[in-house]
Amino acid sequence: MVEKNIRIKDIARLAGVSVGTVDRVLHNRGRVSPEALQKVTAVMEQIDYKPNLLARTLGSNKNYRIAAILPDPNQDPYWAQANLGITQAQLEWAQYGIQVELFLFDLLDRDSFQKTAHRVHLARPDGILIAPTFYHEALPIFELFRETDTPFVLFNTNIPEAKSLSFIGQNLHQSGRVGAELMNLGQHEKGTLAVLHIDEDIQDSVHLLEKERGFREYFKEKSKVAFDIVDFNMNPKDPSFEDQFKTLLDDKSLRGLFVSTSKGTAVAASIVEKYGRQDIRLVGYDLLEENLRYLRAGVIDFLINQNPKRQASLGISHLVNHLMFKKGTPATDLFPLEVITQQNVESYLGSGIH
Amino acid sequence: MVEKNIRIKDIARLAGVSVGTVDRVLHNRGRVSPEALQKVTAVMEQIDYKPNLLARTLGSNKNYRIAAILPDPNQDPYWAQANLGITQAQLEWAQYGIQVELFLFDLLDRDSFQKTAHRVHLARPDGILIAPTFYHEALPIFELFRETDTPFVLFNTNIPEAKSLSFIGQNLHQSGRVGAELMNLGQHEKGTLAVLHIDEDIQDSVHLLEKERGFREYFKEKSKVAFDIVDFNMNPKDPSFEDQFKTLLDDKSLRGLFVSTSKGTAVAASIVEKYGRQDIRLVGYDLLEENLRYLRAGVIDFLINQNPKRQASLGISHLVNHLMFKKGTPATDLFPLEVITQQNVESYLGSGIH
DNA sequence: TTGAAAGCGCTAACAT
DNA sequence: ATGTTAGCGCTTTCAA
Repeated sequence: MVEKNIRIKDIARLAGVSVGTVDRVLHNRGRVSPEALQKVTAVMEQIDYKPNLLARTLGSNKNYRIAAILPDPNQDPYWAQANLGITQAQLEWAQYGIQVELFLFDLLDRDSFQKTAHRVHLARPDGILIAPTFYHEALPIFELFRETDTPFVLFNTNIPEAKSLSFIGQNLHQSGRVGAELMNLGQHEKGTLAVLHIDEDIQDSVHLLEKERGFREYFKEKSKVAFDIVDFNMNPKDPSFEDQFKTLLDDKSLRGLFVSTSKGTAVAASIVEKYGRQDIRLVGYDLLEENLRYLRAGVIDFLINQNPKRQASLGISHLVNHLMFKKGTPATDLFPLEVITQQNVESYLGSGIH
Repeated sequence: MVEKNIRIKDIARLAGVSVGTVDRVLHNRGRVSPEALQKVTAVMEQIDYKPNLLARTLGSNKNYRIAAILPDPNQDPYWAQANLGITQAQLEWAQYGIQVELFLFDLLDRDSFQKTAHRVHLARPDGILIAPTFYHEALPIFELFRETDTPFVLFNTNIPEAKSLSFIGQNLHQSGRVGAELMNLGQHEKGTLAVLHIDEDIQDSVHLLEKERGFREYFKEKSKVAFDIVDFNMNPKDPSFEDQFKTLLDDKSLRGLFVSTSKGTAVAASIVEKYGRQDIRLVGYDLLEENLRYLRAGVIDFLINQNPKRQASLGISHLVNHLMFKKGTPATDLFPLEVITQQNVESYLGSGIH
């Protein structure tokens, strides 16, 4: 009736060898004769052995150190959320002997990124979670990690050439398309749509452009109304920033704003509110405290949730699965492009995943 | 540096008693002298003991049987998805000695619900996951479960009086509000909106009415355009069903349809397509195969995802946490009200959670 | 009422 | 190359 799970001991008995030998075969640790190997594999093919991961973890009794490399949470609420995910993972795994160490770099300083990564390399962790926001600086870093055979997981920004253990994040091109769809919905008068990249350092932001491409592609393909799509790179620290923005808002044909960054979304909302242009549609990113306020007030119409917190905590989980449970992890874990509105936002905040 | 986790053995040493005694205190199994109790609790207050759940589970070496009660998956694709969640949970937990048994009842037959629940009661499982779709019949069943002290978890339909271990599902009233919001978005001409309850047995569907209430409430509060909101209970098996529907679609002032069930969404979409009224907005429920086709084709505009699969698998997880890991579970686990569109649907399907 | 000890399934060190 | 064995932290039985 209740078929007991097969244990290593059972395999050993069936194959006529000892548990030690079975274990060596299972993890190909070598030092096993061809005959023994053959006998064990023969048995393994017959039965469906599923190791008890609890016992495996308990038995191996190892401690792992995982390094998490990300921008300073104090510089940006987006990264503050990612940091929360790390903290959560820290707590979750601490009791199983997993130690998560945080390595922060300056969001605006590529040099600091490099230095931090080097520090991590010297610390020789067993696994690495990294947000590789600087493309060019990241490539040689990956080389370094590979030299020491340290598994690393990318999150937030994908760099396929990295050959990382896995990537966790979203499809940015599609994200732009979702933004466009939300922008387009129910628009019936032609006019201007603006894509705003509001960031203090736009230089290397290929990922923002990826969103813009998706956004434009959607309108090329789908929209029945002829929109004029313009884009701006804006630096909120720039003294002329608000004037620039005001000029944009003065255009009576302006129908909507698509802001590609989470922090930028709040900035844009504040100005839109200030100049009373709440009739235009505002689509932006992420459940930052400030964004929530504007969403509830009706200034922001839609937020696309990138879920940095879950990205980070799942990144750690993937590393744990790999290191501790010796479980396979998916090469890419693409998160759903969650659409947040005034009416469903509370259900997201309350759902515990966030 | 790396502070080791505190173990029972450590507590025992600090309190000057044996591990057996500590264990008895921890799980108040009794048979411990006031002095011993006092010594142990004193230590416990000083330190932050977090039991190693892996070891706990491995050590206790128990097998648990969990019964899952839900409507026959063959009758409705929605329940087929819930069933997938059960299957997934079965596989996930099998290796840890958790056995999940399926008990199906006829979706349209309250008697069958009762009989099935009684069978479960006689089988004396260690835990129960149940979709209590029939309110009145469910109440005495809960009484039965409570008699044998069997923990049970509700999913899909909430019955607060049940005093269940927990409920997993969505806030239906808010779900209706989300539906209304999506319906309202960008509508600029006044007209008629129809709420459709398409079901073979509407009698007991308080939960559908809850959605309708939310829907109406939203429009009362928010909408600037004056809409006429009408509602219909329709049975697709009824010979006059299509005619009724056609009459509805012939109304040129019809602006949108809000369908409260997942299966009904596909039915409605097929008729809307057939009579070429794709200009009206269609908001429905769930990522059923058929619904996906209509969403991709642009007939359905929005789907609200109830995620039956994850509801079911999480329900099992909660029971496992309770029985095996002795972990607390949240009294209610309200899922986010996910908004699915043509542009983000693939990201949901690919994300592995679904 | 208490403590000692065996055992859960697996790992890894240690003889052989 | 192979088998034996002592743990991992916790539960649970059993003798005292």
